[in-house]
Amino acid sequence: MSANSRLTIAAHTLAWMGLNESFGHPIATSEQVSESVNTNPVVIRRLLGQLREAGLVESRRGAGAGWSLARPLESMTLLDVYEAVEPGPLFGMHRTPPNAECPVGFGIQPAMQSVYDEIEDTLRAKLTRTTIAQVLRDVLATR
Amino acid sequence: MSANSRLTIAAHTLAWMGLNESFGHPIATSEQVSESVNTNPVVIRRLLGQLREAGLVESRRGAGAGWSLARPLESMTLLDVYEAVEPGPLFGMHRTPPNAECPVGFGIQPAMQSVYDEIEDTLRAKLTRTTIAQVLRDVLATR
DNA sequence: CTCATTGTAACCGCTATGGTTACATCCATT
DNA sequence: AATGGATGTAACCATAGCGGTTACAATGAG
Repeated sequence: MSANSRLTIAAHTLAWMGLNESFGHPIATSEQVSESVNTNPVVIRRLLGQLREAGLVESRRGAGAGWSLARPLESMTLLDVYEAVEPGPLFGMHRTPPNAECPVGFGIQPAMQSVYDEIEDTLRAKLTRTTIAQVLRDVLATR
Repeated sequence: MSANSRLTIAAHTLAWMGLNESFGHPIATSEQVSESVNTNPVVIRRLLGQLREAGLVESRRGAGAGWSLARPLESMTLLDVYEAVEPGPLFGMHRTPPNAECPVGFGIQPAMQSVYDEIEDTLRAKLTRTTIAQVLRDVLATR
């Protein structure tokens, strides 16, 4: 499917910010996060920008500024993060419309769409049940 | 996520073959299927090749030859098709390993993996519940 | 022998992804 | 007012996946 890593990196970032905050540091820089994620700061800033649009984090410019959580991690579900960073559907339809003269070509898209809709609904239900706070607890329990 | 259309096209192909079979034509050519799907025959052959590896269809070469269903559509679930054409996972991990010196970097992958595993399990459960026979019935009911 | 068909390699254009550089903009501090 | 650390964003790159296309060898029925 050519899966991307954005949900993983976003969860990593938010969990890191939560832990950092619990240490008394409510402000994080993209540089700091990028060191934990092991990537380029610009990648983190792009991603944090999407999270900001979704209202999950806030940012301030200038010296000593950076990023902070907009609400408690207990209230942030993986669905919130997923919707912030993954706009598209899970399964694609035909690139070019199928042959509508053929009964199968005519009816296949609505038939498959209803299957896909149901699957995405259950995916969302699953994602709703895990908060970033829970992810952070699982992360810290790994050691 | 950059979703592909393979599950859709494979379901379309199998449903078409089932309908064709019910008309007394157990053999389909990639050319015929490609006309309903509205694509190139080679695309269909590549896909049918994967379905053959999964034991869902059979093929014969030569003049007048082609592809046939290996078992009844009632016994073919969307999970069978999904596994035949979609090898990879739904969500990706970090491209390069995160910083294991950081508690979050150290624990994030197992934590996320268990979430992803659970999601894929429910996806599979959903896909198991729909057969291609049911898809074909839905398709024909659209008209 | 002929010819329809599979099987497969090779290549193309398009898009997504993530990494990188560069630089304008902002703003706290001095 | 100047400095410097940080965001915000554009631009470019390499890589990979996807689906379309051409080409052609291999097969096997008639």
